Amino acid sequence: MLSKKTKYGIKALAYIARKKDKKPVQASEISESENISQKFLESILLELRKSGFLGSKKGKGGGYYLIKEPSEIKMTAVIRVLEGPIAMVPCVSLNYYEKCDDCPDENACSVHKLMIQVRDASLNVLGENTLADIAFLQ
Amino acid sequence: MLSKKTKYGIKALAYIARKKDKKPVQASEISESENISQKFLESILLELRKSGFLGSKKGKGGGYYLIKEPSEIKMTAVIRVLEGPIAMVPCVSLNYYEKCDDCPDENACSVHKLMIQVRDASLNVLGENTLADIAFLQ
DNA sequence: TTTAAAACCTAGTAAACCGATAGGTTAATA
DNA sequence: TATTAACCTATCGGTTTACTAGGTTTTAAA
Repeated sequence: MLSKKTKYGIKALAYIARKKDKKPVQASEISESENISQKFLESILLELRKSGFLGSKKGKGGGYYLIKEPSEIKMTAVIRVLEGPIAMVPCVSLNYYEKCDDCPDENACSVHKLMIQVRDASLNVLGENTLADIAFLQ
Repeated sequence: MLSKKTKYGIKALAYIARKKDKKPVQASEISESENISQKFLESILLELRKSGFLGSKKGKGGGYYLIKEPSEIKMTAVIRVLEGPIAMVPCVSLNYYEKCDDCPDENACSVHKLMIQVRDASLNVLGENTLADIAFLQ
């Protein structure tokens, strides 16, 4: 299950991407428009800034803006930062690999092989979709 | 992320499927062989019995056995029973649908559309794989 | 007929995680 | 100088997870 944090983060990015002018967008505006608790959203936007997706400007007229073009932002990258691994099991994760303590041999594990397939299928979808694709839908 | 419960459940089913003879398999045997806490495993096997995947026999020489052929058991069914929804967001779940309280219009939601694609990709993999496919791997 | 084995049942629990909320501080603009 | 908006730290109630404890019931073998 996707956490609300990730869901809100994606929605916020899409909202910012949809703005034509390059002026910074305030957290309060996104919060109202997307029905997200402002304080919670603030912490998410901060995280997106620290991980290099957003830039920010303080003070009056400040806000957040995209650093890269929406078409340059893959959804895999966004989800990995906000949610963590895309894989359903740490032992098949490319970026957050962890060994299972119950499995002596991964290659002999029935779950392992299945979850690799699921991972690749998800990775395929999320890697093909950019922020531009999902922000300007239809 | 897949819960340990689901992971253990799948491993247990695969273990039972691999047994050639139709004799019941004890929880203790699976527990030892697959390095799963026995008491925890017991509760999982019980759930799998109640949901129609396994049958059981009490007393000496008892244990659990598959009710259907491994090739008849789709992994979608197993995961839905043990884990719940396969979708990453309730609003795109086929079997566990729930409306998001922040979304006035699902069709206008950027997350929604993306997650439908992810769901379908996962569903495809998990629907094509049966217990037979994963139990007798390679 | 006793004994052991194994499923079955109920309850509880420590730790982690989630989705916030509170209450500020800092920096920039008008 | 006042206001605005990002930034920071801390906390917190609720839920879920992964077990564990301690039994009861049923069955087969001795």
